[in-house]
Amino acid sequence: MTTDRLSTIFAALADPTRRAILARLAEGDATVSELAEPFSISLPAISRHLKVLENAGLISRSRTAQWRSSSLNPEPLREATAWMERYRRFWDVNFARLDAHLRAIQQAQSATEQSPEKTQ
Amino acid sequence: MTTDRLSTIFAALADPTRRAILARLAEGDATVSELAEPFSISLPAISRHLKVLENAGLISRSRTAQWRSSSLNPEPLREATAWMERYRRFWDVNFARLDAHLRAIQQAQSATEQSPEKTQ
DNA sequence: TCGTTAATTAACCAATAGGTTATTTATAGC
DNA sequence: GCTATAAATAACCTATTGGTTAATTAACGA
Repeated sequence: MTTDRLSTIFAALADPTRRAILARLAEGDATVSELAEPFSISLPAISRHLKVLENAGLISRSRTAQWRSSSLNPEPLREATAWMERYRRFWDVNFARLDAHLRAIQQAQSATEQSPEKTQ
Repeated sequence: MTTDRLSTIFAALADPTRRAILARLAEGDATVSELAEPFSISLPAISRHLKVLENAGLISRSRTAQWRSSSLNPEPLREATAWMERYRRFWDVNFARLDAHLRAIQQAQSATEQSPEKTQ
């Protein structure tokens, strides 16, 4: 896997166990054992899943006594969503209609102005 | 990688080359060579990236003569976005406000009705 | 300080991913 | 039928992933 941020985020999401962990954390912080409880895999495996999520910025962790608490960090999800939004016009009818409207406006502008902004 | 659909989609998106290919296809269909042009990797490598995208349902392909044309298939992106939407309230202030409002309404309902629907 | 609990790290393994070059398949054009 | 072009497949290599068990670290509690 390459090292760019978005790839790291999507890769972290590409595992059902990790998505389940995020779903659990959406209901509140939890310790490693609490997070491991629903799964039939070993604790070290969970520990590494958490490291992947932390590495992607999707969770942050704190320690109190011998417990490590994880909490959800939504920022990367916002980023990933932002990337996908660029494609919304392809599936969202309402967005497509708005998009067509905006395009029409922009085209009307390019007829009168020079070098319109390039959108990425 | 596990075989579930969402994991396959996210895994397909977890590569910058494949995301660039999708971005290119958003501007219109293209052949394999056309898609390969901006990259410094071999054609077989591109061919396999396309197979990953096709397998995730993100593109569909057709053949005319010796050319294989790929076209963007937005449905999986809609699915992935739908999954992320569940977390929108964690980063989107406006959504959080709406969410709080809906919760308040639902709570008011549960006070008068029996066994309210469980939302997932 | 000793035993218990929580979690991580180490060492290992099999499967997958992502790249390469060489070869094969399919079609077009003459 | 031969040659050129487009693309896929085969065979191979290395690094990464996701799992395991065993060992280590850290903190508590009596």
